[in-house]
Amino acid sequence: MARPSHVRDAVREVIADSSRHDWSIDDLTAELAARGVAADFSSVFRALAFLEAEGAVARVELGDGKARFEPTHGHHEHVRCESCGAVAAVPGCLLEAARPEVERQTGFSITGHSLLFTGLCSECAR
Amino acid sequence: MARPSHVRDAVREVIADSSRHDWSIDDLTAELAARGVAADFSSVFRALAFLEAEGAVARVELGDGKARFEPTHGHHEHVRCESCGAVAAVPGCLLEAARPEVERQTGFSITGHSLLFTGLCSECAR
DNA sequence: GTGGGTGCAAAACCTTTGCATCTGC
DNA sequence: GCAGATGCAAAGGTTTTGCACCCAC
Repeated sequence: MARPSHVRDAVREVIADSSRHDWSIDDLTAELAARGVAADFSSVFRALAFLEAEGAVARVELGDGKARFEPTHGHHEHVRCESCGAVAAVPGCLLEAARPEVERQTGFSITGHSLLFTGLCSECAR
Repeated sequence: MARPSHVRDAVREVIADSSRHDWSIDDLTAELAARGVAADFSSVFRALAFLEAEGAVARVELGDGKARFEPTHGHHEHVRCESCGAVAAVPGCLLEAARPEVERQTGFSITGHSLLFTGLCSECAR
């Protein structure tokens, strides 16, 4: 039964504590190592799957072909620079308000969304 | 120079003609075959890259780990059923209106966006 | 002793790229 | 002959899975 899972605990803590919204599995593995927690890529992967099912973290699509995760409680939208790949947060959530209308139009029961803006960051725009 | 490219032409036609917004490379290859156009996966891939650069088609993220494409002129948002994977369209674009505010908040120059709702389709919700 | 948690390594999946070939021009 | 278009196959990069081992209960 409930046996200690240091990898899972560490992953949960790292994600929850940070304001980062673009943790890749590699990033997490590296961060754990930096904190002195040796964890295998696959263990982090499984921890993430567990936490996602648990609802503590959410998978976000950043369009770079890698799975990325953010804490559920810190949900917000993202902007990604087409040129350098920098990701910034868009405060607030524009979409909750749109949900009822979308449900009416599609007949789906909406449980979430993933929004990604693309553009050029101020550096690259120059 | 401008030499005929039946694969490219066929891909362009298939995507432009259809109202589908979730063409994967495999889907396209199969559809071409059904139309009597033998095309290799990589040829379709290259055709898509060309058309994307040309601006005729756009890559959309549907969160299933596969590259999917839609005609540029038919842009709209999507809803994907978490249970069966069905994808439906959300008419209209809720986000153009939000662009100025997002640009102000982030300093990015916004050029596009990708929005995906997740939920349960009416079938799966039962 | 049992069952879950881990590490290691192999398997799967897609997307990309290289290369040789073929075909209009 | 040249440049662009293709097919085939191999390379890459990530995510998943299988297995054996180990430890808390």
